[in-house]
Amino acid sequence: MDTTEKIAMVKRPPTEEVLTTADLKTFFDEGRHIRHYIGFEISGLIHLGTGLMTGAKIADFQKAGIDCSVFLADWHAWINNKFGGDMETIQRVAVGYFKEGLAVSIAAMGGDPDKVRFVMGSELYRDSESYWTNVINISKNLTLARVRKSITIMGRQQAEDVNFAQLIYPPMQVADIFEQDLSLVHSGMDQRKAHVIAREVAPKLVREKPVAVHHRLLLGLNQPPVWPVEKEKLRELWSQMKMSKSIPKSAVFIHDSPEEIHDKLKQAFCPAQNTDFNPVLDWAKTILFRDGEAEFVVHRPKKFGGDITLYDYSSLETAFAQGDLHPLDLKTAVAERLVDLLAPARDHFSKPKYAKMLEELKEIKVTR
RNA sequence: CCCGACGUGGUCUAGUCUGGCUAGGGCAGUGGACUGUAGAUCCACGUAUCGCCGGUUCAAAUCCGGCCGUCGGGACCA
Repeated sequence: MDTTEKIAMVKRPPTEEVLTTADLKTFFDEGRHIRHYIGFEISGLIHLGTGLMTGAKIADFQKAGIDCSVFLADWHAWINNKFGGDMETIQRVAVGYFKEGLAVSIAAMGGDPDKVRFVMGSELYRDSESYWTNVINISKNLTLARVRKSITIMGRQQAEDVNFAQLIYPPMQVADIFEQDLSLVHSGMDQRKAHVIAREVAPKLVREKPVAVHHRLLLGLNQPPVWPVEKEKLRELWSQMKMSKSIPKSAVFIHDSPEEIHDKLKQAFCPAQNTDFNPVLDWAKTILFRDGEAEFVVHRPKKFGGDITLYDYSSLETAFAQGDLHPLDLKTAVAERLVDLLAPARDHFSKPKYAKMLEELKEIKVTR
């Protein structure tokens, strides 16, 4: 695979942006060993936005010869009060449910989880003086205002009251990157503030800027809080429109049963003929038509036109916009495809050992 | 440490001064009706140790005392 093809692989949907393509090209041209990471707070159930979007990109990165890793951010989860701020629970879930869930998600999207390094935050920090030196050096190059603005990476509103530990979180996230000598940092668009800080601060600490790749966020299935969506305020609104595990009906989880998947999609917000911010259409585009093309079969009763098959996203969108495809038929078809796609995750978590992990997790009180 | 404001269902909040019907409302949520989906609309419904402890009283969210917490201000600054 040549540089052009590798870059195309990195940029393949659902990638939303690469900071910057020029830097990435340099890495490939120099034939460098590229160390990647994507980090997660350990919290509740893994939904499609976490599992499938991550899996899709890791699969692509591996094809481009990139060395991938998943960072299990136990300290960050602790700071951000996940699982009631109970570190023991966080760490148990991290090496249990969370690691399993991500591995099976990566596999479901065509990646090889056995070649992904899983790194625990606490292991990285243990006995590492350089880590905390990095935290301080990074902090010395940030203002309080800048850190406060970046607080949205924790899923917190900027105005929301935060405790002092939470202000240490963003510099730590940047230090995670430096400590592991990463050259390609990856996340959803919601984490871009941290990566932009990493890129800005890196030269000041005489380090190379890491390339940042951000994939798009999946819409939640619920109606956006502001409808119709004001496009001028899109940046701020995204955090309220994205899939959220704390709004159960906005999300499908990787191990949901076929019945749950169908039920959640049936209840999804899906205004007829409307193609903007329509979550069902968004999921079809982002998950099922990744490259714009797929074989998408819509089963429907004869009185509504009978079965049809669509082969690219634009014709799907056109059919929906013109009212040739009813929302309910679209929902059912998307649900059917998701049921198939998630089969490996569902099967994995039906095995007694992993089913138990999932059950235990559901019983633990999840705090936001 | 001192002064002040505040602490009511998931959330925002009315009620506290002038104690007293089943603590009211908005939003969110749930169920139903209507649409071949959802939403919108209409109908119905649930949920509160009124921050904690004690006191006064026939009766306390309401009055009194103490404590805890949040926010703001002040003091301390050899």
